[in-house]
Amino acid sequence: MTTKTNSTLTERQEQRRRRILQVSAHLANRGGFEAVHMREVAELSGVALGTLYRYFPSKVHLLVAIMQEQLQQMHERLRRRPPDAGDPAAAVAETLTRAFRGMQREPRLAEAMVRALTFADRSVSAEVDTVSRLTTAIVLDAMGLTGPPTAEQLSVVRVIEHTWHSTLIAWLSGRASIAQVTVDIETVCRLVTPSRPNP
Amino acid sequence: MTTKTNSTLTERQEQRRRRILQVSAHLANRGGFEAVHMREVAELSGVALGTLYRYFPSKVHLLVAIMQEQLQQMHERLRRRPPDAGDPAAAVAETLTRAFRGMQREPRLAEAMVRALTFADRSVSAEVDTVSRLTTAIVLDAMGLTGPPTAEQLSVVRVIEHTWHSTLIAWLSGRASIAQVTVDIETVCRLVTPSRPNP
DNA sequence: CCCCAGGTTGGAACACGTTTCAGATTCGGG
DNA sequence: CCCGAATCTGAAACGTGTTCCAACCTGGGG
Repeated sequence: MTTKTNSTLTERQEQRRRRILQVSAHLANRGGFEAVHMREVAELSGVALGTLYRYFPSKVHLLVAIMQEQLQQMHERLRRRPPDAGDPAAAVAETLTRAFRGMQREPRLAEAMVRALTFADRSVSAEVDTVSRLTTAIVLDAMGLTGPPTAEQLSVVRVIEHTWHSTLIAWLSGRASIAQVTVDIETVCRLVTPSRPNP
Repeated sequence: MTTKTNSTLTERQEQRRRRILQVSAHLANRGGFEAVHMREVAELSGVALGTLYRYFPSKVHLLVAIMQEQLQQMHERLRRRPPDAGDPAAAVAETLTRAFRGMQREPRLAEAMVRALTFADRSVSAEVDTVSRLTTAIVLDAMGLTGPPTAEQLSVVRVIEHTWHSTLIAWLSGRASIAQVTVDIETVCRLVTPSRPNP
């Protein structure tokens, strides 16, 4: 046996994958999480249902993969044009606020991705972890760290991420206003300023 | 017609409701969110499926109602025996850590409730709001506020709540350790200490 | 050129949340 | 005790995510 069980996808496979993601994002964009029907995704992607499930073992996997893509694009965008704020806290806040504005443009897509992310169970933990690492990288970038982050800083970033996801959920399900989201982001970002009075 | 369309439940109805919640909590406790099957809940509660849906319009409603109950109990418990920490931040942290220990005792039930809470869509927003208010009340209590909270304080409490839910999700789906959860709770609780150096 | 391992297809089937409905039961006022 | 309205029951049926499978296709090794 030669390299047949290769993790590299053939050209057609790569195209299939891309088409699936594209179609799914389109459906998510109109109608959100519940409007993404696996049968419809398969059909519009020109792929059998079984094949769809071979590429993405569940609807949640699929939507998390979309979020992964979006985050990668955003990461690049931010690298190209980083926030210009002065202190790290403001920079992180501006980064997240910018991301939030992006979501306001496509709220249903955002809802689909975030719902999938927080609804994901153990079987998706690897993919969710990837998303988490990407988000962490973005925030750390915004903080303009020099050298590896401390444990304290990692915890702070995690807290920021938690707040980010959860406040988005509240906003997307109509329980929080845009203003509230913005304020909460700024509030939590204050944590990055290491101004704790050590008694 | 006299007051028949009354929001007061009759005795039997109250019992039914209680029975349903009890059975659901039991099922959630073994197996978590996905192990709560509406048909089984109905059967074990001695109630027709249609009736179950009259009491709780969806599985998410049902599980959120359970969380509501648990929070009420916890609130009373905390009133009876408040945390003894010195400063507000430590008190909030201890309160949440105590709640976390409770969840470690019944992780699957916790998973069911928290998953339902974060997966809830607009149709459950009223109930989720109630849960949110309860949580807010608990945290504000722990802070030992004198007088009504400021907008700033409310935002802080919201951020704490966000972190609380989201870190729980991460723990329950195996992506965060107990230590991480604890550290993150303490980190976010530091926000309640208004020690920001105003430059 | 042939062959085979693995991928793809079409479609049926299953699981579970949710809806629906006609008939039986319960409730509270008269 | 009787009545009408609301509620409950039992069961079927629907929608959608997920699984399964037999037949077909593809791509690379011999």
